[in-house]
Amino acid sequence: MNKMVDQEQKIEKVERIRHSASHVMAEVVQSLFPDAKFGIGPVIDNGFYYDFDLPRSLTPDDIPIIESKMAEIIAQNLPFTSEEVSREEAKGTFAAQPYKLELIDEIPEEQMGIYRQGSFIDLCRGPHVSSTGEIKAFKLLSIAGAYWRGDEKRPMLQRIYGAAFETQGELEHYMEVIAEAAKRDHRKLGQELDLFSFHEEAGPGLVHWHPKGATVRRVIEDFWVAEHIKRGYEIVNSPHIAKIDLWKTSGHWELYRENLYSPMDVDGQEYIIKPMNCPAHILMYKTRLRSYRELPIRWAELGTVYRYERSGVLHGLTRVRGFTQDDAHIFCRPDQLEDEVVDVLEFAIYMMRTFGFEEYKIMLSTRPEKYAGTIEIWEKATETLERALKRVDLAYEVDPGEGVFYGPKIDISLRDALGRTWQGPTTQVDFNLPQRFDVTYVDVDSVAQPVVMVHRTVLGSMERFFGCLIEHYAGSFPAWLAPVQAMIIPIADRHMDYAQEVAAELRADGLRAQVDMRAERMNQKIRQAQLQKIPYMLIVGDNEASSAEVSVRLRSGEDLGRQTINAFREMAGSAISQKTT
RNA sequence: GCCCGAGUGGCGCAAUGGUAGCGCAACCGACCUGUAAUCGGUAGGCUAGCGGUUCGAAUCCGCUCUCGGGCUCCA
Repeated sequence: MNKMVDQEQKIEKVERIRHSASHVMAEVVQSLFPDAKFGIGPVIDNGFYYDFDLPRSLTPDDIPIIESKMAEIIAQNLPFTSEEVSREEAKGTFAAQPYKLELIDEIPEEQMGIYRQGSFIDLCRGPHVSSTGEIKAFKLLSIAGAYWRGDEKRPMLQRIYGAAFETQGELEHYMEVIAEAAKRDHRKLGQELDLFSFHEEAGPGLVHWHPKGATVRRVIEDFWVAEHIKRGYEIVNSPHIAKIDLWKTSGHWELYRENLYSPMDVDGQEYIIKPMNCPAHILMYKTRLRSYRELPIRWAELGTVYRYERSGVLHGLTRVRGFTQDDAHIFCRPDQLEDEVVDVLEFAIYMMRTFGFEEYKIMLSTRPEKYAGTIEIWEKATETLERALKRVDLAYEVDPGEGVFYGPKIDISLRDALGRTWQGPTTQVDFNLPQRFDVTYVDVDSVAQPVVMVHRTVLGSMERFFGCLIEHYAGSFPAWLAPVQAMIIPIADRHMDYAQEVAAELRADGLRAQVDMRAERMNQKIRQAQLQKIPYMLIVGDNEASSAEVSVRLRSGEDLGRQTINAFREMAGSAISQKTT
């Protein structure tokens, strides 16, 4: 209990420090640029930022200059003082600050807070530390453009990001986490481990899966298919292009236009590349009448879709223009919805646990301003989702108004090994498409009823999930996923034949085994296998060749010593089938 | 899309107006080695693309492409 109170006070303290650091930074910027216009300077995770409108662009060279001037102010230990002023007084004080004036106009109360330190005055509700000397550990990280109030129609300001903590040790720890994150960056590991590439010649945001990346993907996909079949799904496939009219019926042409690629002409008809798989599944559903007895129908597809994304938003595997959704559509009756959602949530969590994610954050997004269907139907579905969440006993938060126009949704984000969050599985109820396509089932009384449709993924997309997995495991995939599971390392050329025999035997067992045939020393081969993060290194020399054994080294550096090929097959086989290490 | 920054052999980097270098990888040869880099040699770049300034451009300027940090948006 006391610990919790301490924790809360600590959070408050560190937030004061961060907020104060942003004011000190603003003071420096003001001294450097007397004409600077100030935006906002809030506290964020691990630090702070401040937005400025400046006469010239900041460059990375400005960072150390601003940093050292901040240190001077901190050394002077200037007090932070606050006062309450009226709206009119505030307007007078900030007469030359258009962004502040805009903020003042939006404050509902007539009295507002002003904080000063040194020569800097800011509109601010506080709180701050009592004097600048309390800012013990900070570092400026980067500069970036940011629209005023996040609105791209408004001016672009210059933002400086900084980190700040209570102690130097915490700051250093944070900088280490950043460095560790850089080491795990899936874009870097993707190149080093020969997993995938992008090409200027092919176009941005288009992933090329190399053999090793494709192997990991195939293992995931095989597992995915098997798990779906276990849970009563059927696997389907649908084409990559369709006539534009299909997308007009679905509403995508009207409502999702900015993400669609231009139509192409095929025999005088316009076609577009699919941005989603749902219309295809609906067409298949509608090939005959469906009885209430055959619902729910669960159709899953690893469906590759293409969506136009603005050039500036592309990012490695996590934001691309062509990707494969691990999609499924559940067609069910209203009374089945809750059970179906429960099953989907349990399925999604099972998948996440299998891949080593133990922590998640679950968001329930409710009706946005623009929506299809009626308020009653939305409320009913939202309640159903909440009941399902309670049944699976998962903590969740409500994100009001963040649902898609066609229905409420549950998003699961994952916390990786470094504590960062990734968007993962999603479950969305859809009222729109069944209506637009007239998707029905024949009920007990032989009357056609609208079907309830659920879109869901349990991984998200193959690309994004793979990127997340790479960083989560830092490229050291557990044996069941590793593209090369065992590297056989002959000590001298005369051991090549035996190495090949071992490899053949392991491959016959389904193991992904290779021999390092290069004319290199054993140490070099071990180093390479180590850098490639291969789970098992099997060293073979005279001793092993004469006794049908292998010497097993793990990538942890641990030397397990000699064992028979059969003993190794058993050990590796069990680690792989249990999906451990 | 917008703001800022960057783009040099497969990869990592050097050369800031004066004939483009280094390491790793690759290739060839030698070595035959017991748990994270053996030695020697060879080859490879019209410096992302196009245009301009200059006697002379990797270097300065403009446009385009791609990448990175953000904003906005999303699987």
